[in-house]
Amino acid sequence: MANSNTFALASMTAKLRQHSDLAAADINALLNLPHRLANIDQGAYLVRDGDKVDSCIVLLAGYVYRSKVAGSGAKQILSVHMRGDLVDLQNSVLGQADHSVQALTHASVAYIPHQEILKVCESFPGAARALWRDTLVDGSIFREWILNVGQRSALQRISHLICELTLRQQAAGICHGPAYELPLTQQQIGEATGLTPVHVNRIIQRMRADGLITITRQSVTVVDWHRLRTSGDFSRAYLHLHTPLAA
Amino acid sequence: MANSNTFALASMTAKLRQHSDLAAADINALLNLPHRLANIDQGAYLVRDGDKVDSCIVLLAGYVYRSKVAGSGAKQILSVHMRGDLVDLQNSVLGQADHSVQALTHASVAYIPHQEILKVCESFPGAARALWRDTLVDGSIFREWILNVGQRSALQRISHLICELTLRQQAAGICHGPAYELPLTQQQIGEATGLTPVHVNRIIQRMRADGLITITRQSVTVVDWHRLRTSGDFSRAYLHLHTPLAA
DNA sequence: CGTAACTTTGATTAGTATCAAAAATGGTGG
DNA sequence: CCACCATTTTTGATACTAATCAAAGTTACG
Repeated sequence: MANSNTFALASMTAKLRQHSDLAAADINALLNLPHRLANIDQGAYLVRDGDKVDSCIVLLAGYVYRSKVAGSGAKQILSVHMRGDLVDLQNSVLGQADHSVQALTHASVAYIPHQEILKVCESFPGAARALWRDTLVDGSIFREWILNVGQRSALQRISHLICELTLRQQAAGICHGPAYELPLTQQQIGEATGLTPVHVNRIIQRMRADGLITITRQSVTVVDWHRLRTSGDFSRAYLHLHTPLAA
Repeated sequence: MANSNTFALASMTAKLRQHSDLAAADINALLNLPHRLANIDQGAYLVRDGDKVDSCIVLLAGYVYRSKVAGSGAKQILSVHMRGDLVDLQNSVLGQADHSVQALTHASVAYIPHQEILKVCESFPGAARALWRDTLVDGSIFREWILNVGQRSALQRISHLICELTLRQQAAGICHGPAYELPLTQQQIGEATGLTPVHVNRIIQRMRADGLITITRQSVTVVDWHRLRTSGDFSRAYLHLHTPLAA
């Protein structure tokens, strides 16, 4: 549990600063949170639904996703996470996981004991506030996803998903241009949008033909951001980003 | 902003104790939060998507719901709230509302300034922890709703919604038996589950015929809880209730 | 180079939406 | 108390989106 690297958590503080103002002391306290580093294989579970959890996960590299499984066996992806994201405050504070966390790619993470986070929160209200805001933004994204799967057409759902991921990658400084790594299979895009993989495939072909995006197993290029945004009924307010971006 | 009634917020602390342990001092601090009481007409907006918000709402009587509207005009209900619920920590902490809050029935609410909540959180870590847990449980319910609209059939979605509301009403002590007030039109049930009102009507008729529930404009009776639970693929873990209940 | 995973295509079906209108319900004013 | 109006529920007919089933290509990887 030694702090092998003081800067390991830098991407987390950068992320928090997307939506919260942090004083130097707050940042320092967060950067010095004790943590344990780990490498995770692609596809491996970091948390399983129902697990007792007492530490939360900061994603340092790679991609992970959260999901729940219905009684029928159908899997629903709830969120996709990238470098800097605090993935599991929920499960760790509530003690019992109500969903699973799984590695989308090979990933590198830091485990921070829940107790240590509470300690920092008591001494650094600014940090506490930022963490709270982070969970609230998380909630805002969930609400938008309910709207997405509940009310939008297949084309809108997929476009919306890609818009969100594009913007979040840009805000996280992972990419700047219109092309970026997106390691989602069409099956997984379907699990995130409530569609079957066959149907996702057909919609994606239409999106390519319409000149909205180019997409492969590993990456996306947004060909026409403005039309993609329209096609996905996308509006960035729900991401609560301070950062002014192209969109 | 005087404390006209020290016990106005009692239903809120009762709700928090469903999922968090609170010391007497914490409870006291929460009960004494300054607030302003108001009566809200049925259908009126308490918050509109995009509003600047600086106080949060505690629901003292009646029902309210949160919703978002897609570009097409389709409305998605995100959650339904009952007596004791802290409805709007999200919007007030983030400052800008990312969804609307609307009265389902005539309702009575208390507005608590966000600043006052932060003050209590600084002095009473137990209270802070309970409020944080409350927003986390809120998030857990959103995740379940994503699964519900994303992966379940129409029958499962409606059954699941009714199971959730039944259990939450029982936990809040609003009802004890299988019958309770449920002031949702079929239109609104559709907006909560991502279905059209016509289809909701047909499914509800099937549910009645199958002996799962009886339901009118104003109330529901759960005729066969066990089969309703099965039919809705319902499992209560995501509500994170301490209270042991019939279910 | 062989194999598993993923994408693509085709044919068919199922579930839900849409459109339209009739019945029932509930509240309101005369 | 009744007639009227708006809202909600119910019914019917039809269209369409997306699911399902099956299999052939394609890609990536050991």
